[in-house]
Amino acid sequence: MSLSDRQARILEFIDAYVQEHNYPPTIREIGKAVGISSTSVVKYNLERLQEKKKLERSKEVSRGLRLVKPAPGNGDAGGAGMRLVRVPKLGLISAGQPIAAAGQQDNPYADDTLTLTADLVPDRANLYALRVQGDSMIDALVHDGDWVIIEHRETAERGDMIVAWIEDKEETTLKYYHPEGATVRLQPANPAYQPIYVPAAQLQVQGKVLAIVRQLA
Amino acid sequence: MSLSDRQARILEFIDAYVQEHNYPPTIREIGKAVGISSTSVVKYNLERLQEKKKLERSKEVSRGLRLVKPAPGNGDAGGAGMRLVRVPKLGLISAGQPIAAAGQQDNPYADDTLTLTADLVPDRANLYALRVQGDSMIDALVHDGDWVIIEHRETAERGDMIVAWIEDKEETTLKYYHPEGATVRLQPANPAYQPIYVPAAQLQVQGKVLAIVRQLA
DNA sequence: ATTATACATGAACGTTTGTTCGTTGTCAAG
DNA sequence: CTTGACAACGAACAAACGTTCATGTATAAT
Repeated sequence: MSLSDRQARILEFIDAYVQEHNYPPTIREIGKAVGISSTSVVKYNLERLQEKKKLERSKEVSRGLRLVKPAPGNGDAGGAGMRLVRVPKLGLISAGQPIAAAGQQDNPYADDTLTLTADLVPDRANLYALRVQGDSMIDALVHDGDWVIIEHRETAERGDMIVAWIEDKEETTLKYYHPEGATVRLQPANPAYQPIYVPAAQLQVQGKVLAIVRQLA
Repeated sequence: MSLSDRQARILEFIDAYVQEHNYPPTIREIGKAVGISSTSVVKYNLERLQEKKKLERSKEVSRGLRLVKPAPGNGDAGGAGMRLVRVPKLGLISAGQPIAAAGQQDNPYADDTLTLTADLVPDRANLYALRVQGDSMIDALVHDGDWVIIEHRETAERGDMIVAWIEDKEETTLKYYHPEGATVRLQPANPAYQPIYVPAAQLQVQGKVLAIVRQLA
């Protein structure tokens, strides 16, 4: 009376498919996914699954099926209650220009957002994400294309990694913030690089770096 | 630029229909509900709605349409349906030792997992996360404490960033994979570093790096 | 008047997709 | 050795469903 291996896989597939597309798969799609060559066999198994109250079907309706109780299998499982944080993509960051900061007109990402889990990034206001352009921040161990998650701030605390604008150099940089009297030591994340020293008056804190995300594949 | 009366009703109908059936309506069903006699008019209006980013369609797929999530202000509202991927934390990665790979006994993170959103990492099996220990992988622009998300694999494709075990050196490294005949060129992510060349026989692919996550705060 | 644009119509067409049916192989009961 | 349920196959069919096209309407701009 329990599910055959095939039937379990069918259920799983339907669940995943619906999650991805927002509409159910066809019989043929199910067949291909589960390794059934004949549509009639899929239909046969769907009927068994109906008998077992695992799903419902509308006759002669394409994609007319729904899971009775969406299997919590893999997808968002225990993470059901996981909180999410939506961080707006505000544009690019490269060495030669101040960042747009909070004002966000004309950014190339419209109102696109990066969604992250709350255990990665705190759910505060004033968060935004910038995409790193070029290799100019390699001393911060940041790669071209990385996303930098920033909390907008005008001040920083010792040891924070900050987005700094150095006025006389006209340069944006990511460094660890170490105030030392009237000057500030900016320490690269990469220990192979030397720190730089900037008069506090020349340094403008634009934000605090909360996280960096690199997507390879 | 705003919605015509008809388009608003179409949207409403689709929403209600999905609510009731768990799958989207056909063009003809929409037509009948909104009082449009011709399927092509429905198609026309659906195209307008797509331009206005109100819904998405899969071409030539019956019922292949979904409403674009209504903007969720701030909370997580619309993000509610965001799929999550749970990646098990399998241990540490440092230069001097092969990684535990798929077998995960004795790892210090019990069955702790890293939860990421599905748009960051594909929801495949064989994923795991390793915490980088030490600065030995700085040439990969990876920092001490970073999380590396890996798909377990024994083979790689040209250009993948891989987790490589070099047998004679007894060393684990993260590099871009470039096979060149009988040797393999391993290219660091940091262009300031030189590639290394390893006989293919000495190289063992342990996995493919999918993403890197660095949490600062 | 003329042209352009947005919207609407309905028939025709072609693909997608569910259903039916004749067969086959397996396995346990009679 | 049958018998019959269960599961599966693949071809053929028909209904469901999206797309295309030729043709009309309005309304506003030229």
